[in-house]
Amino acid sequence: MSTDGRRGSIQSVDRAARILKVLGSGTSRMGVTEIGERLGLAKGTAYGLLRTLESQELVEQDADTGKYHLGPAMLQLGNAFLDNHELRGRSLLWADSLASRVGEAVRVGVLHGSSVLIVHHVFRPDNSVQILEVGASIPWHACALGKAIAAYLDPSERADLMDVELVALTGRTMTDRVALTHAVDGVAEDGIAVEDQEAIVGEAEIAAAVFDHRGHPAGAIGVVGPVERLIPNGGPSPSLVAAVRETARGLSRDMGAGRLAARG
Amino acid sequence: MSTDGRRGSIQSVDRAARILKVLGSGTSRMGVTEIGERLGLAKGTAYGLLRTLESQELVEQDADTGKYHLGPAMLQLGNAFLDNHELRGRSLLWADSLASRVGEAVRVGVLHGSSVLIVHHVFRPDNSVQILEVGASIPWHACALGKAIAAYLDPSERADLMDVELVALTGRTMTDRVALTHAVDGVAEDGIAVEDQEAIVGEAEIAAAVFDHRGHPAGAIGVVGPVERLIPNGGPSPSLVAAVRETARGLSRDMGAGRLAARG
DNA sequence: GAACTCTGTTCGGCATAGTCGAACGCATGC
DNA sequence: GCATGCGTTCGACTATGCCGAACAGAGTTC
Repeated sequence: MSTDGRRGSIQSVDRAARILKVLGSGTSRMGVTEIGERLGLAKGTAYGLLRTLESQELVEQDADTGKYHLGPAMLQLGNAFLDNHELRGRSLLWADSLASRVGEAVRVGVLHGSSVLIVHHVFRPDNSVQILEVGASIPWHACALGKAIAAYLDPSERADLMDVELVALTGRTMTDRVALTHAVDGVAEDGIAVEDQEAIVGEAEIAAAVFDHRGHPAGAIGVVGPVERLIPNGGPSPSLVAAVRETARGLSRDMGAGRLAARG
Repeated sequence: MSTDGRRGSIQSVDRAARILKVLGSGTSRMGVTEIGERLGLAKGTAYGLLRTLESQELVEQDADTGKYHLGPAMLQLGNAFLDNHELRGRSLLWADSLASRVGEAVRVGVLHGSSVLIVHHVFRPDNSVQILEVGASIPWHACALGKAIAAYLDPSERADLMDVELVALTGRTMTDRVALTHAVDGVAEDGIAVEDQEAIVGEAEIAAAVFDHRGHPAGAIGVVGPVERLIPNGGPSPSLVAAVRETARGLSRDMGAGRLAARG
């Protein structure tokens, strides 16, 4: 047996999943040969896997070029994930009311690998054009949602997060592990995470963790918008902080969290 | 080899894909036993497949109940599908301009199985609350998008569509195969499909097919909104019809379609 | 236009990798 | 405290999926 995958994983299924992820990461379509090479598979093997995925419409083949890309069933399943997602479902009303209370966009995210996956997004309540971010991934260290979640993880899980490469998205992204650890520790103290132009220049975020009934962080909810409104005088706007904190607390209660949640 | 799946399909991968779809279709989470029964698998087999999918975060297991549901990687892949989707990418600008021209919501969809999968959705340009429909599936016979696409399919593909059970979503849904065939034939003549409260009471849709560079229907684009505005006097509003027709034509040209597209 | 080099695809033989079914530990409910 | 359901583990058998080499095209290049 080869060394990849975890103990007891079914080889062919594991490989099929890897193919899907490779097809999802690469921005354009890929051929059998390229996929095989990238995963260390014989061409014939990769072909068989692709054919199977294609018959399920998880993957589609370009009629002319013969190259492959993700299929429509993938979108349907992604949508089904959202429909069944407990945090998302419970956050719909809370996010709406937070957005209209503060007049800014609201995002809800969960940890996925070393990134935060946006599972809900409410537009800023004005008429500006905004792009929907549901489904997008943001490196955990470059957003307030990520730091809010990281602050309440088990030490081992947190160590895993610290081990990843801390890519810089802007000049202000925190790439120093010591400084980042300090920042996360600070979040654990007052329950609020702040991000100041660490992902996009000119944009800031204020977020707080949401807990499930076991007291574990199920995700986070936060407000995003222009720095000058979120962090007016060098520090986060107190009214926004209060609104985010109250919303996160209410949402946690909805999720079944007791009063044990580690923040005041 | 067992009888399920297509010739040459890899058994375990095929079964894994089926598990994902079962988890996606059922509204709530499911256990190993239930999944095994529904697919005719031994419990141990289903368990192995689930463990593998879990290690890839395609499925998640509830910490307390032990039941399974779709995982976050699914959402990420669904989003990746959208990013790579040619029709969606090219339709973004066209859909925006159509929406602001007619003042109604716009949808873009592709055929997936016997349903239309919404790949893009522009809200009606007013301040009302609207839910995003990207990722949703609508039975092809109950929406204008579906009829628009069906009109230009190969006879065999169209026959497949006609073979499915024509479920009634409202009292006006077309469930009679003869009438539906007539309606689709009519679409092929003037290039415009109309749906009048066949999916949701009070809502109507006007749509036209979009063609790729081979002249095949790649999908459809259409306007949705209240019947009284879309179909004011028993027939579809001429100005809306013109706007939809022009948009679909322009979008088809973007996709590389020649002037051969079968409609005037 | 022929040789060359890429594709994606097919095929058969070998042994590995996956399936099955029975048994386990643990809840929950009578 | 028995009974029944769950998710999980394990080992044996053999069906199953893997590999590598050969195939058929489409573009290139000289």
